Amino acid sequence: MQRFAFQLFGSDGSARRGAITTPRGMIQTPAFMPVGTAATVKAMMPDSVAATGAHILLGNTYHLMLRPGAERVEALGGLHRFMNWGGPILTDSGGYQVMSLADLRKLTEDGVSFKSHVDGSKHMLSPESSMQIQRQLGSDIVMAFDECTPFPCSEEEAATSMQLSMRWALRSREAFGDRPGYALFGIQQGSTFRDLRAESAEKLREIGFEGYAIGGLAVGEGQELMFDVLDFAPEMLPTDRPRYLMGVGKPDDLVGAVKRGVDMFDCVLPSRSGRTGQAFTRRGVVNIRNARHAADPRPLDPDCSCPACANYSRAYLHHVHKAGEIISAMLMTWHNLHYYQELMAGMRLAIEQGQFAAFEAAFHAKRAEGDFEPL
RNA sequence: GCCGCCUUAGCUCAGUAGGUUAGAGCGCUAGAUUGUGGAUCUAGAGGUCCCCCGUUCGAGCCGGGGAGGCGGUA
Repeated sequence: MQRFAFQLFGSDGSARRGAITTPRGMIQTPAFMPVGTAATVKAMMPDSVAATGAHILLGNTYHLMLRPGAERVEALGGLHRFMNWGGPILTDSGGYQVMSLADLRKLTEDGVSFKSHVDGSKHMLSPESSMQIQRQLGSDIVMAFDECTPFPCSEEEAATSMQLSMRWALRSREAFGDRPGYALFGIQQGSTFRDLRAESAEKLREIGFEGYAIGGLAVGEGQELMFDVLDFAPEMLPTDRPRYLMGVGKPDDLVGAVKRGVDMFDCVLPSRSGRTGQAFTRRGVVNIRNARHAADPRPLDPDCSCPACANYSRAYLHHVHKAGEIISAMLMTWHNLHYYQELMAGMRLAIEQGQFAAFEAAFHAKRAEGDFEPL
């Protein structure tokens, strides 16, 4: 069986070009993972997601354990077969969603008990149960169970939270065991504090993981502070393992984070924003619901080859969004995911060619032009 | 013809014994959204309170007349 492996092809400054090998396929890095929370990338067929250039999806432990249940997914052949996605899948551990979505949380050393946001039923997540659920789902890349430290918080609170996550990381490693072909990623915490990030990284390295995530960012601190942390956090993690910045981000976040040595990302923004009318383009954000697009025959992004840009006017996209038509979510999501994947492909090529600085300059220059003037 | 009810924001409607600057929901115009609730949140624009006359210090509210709508009835 093909083992899980990470190969680094080269670098340009701190930016890295590599590939992750899994039994279900390769993931070229830097990579963006579309989010498929409930066993679907909302508004997209799996073939369409693949057509945008995605190599891997993110699935979600919290949502799938509540509905339809990990046992059912397992009984139906695992998450890949269940949702008809043959490529690799990374699953979140559920820790983040428990804090952001569930009711009546109670956090103890053992784990987190909570009530489902779906039906109010009581549940428990611990490092051990999260590992079991992710195994039942059939996840290729399993995330350690952690607590995403809120922002802002004091250094004392950040330390306490980080140290709990590190104890949970060890328990996650022990519960996961050794599963050839599958990977377990540890998650660095420590908020914005350099010494805590270093302590967290050291503990994760002692435990040993197939990959390392940077957690607890993009939680309200702002891009400037996030970049400040990324100036030191990634290099604390092993060079020969993939580095995954969780939950990030906007296009300029991705460029700045790749520049600072991050290899993997996931974010709900391209898909969620697509459903709510916000498009990411080379010229910046376009809100298709704005009245200025109502009669505009031009494409969303003239430099984009996705179905929305190739076949439809802004006026049509505006109309179907305002009318609440399903095709609005389909086209806008497709465009956003396509743009994100082209952005990643562009960064990969730029790193290969040693041209990342030029790529970054061109990226910002195009955005500075701004969107078209209204007709 | 007669009787009753109704007329307040683009729409559907509240409205205090007559008392600063007349409200809501939806819609509209914008903004937010970062390990996803097709969710949610924030802000803004928008009114000849059907018209005229009167009573009153003061009328969306009370009185008279008129216009329009809905229902009943001969």
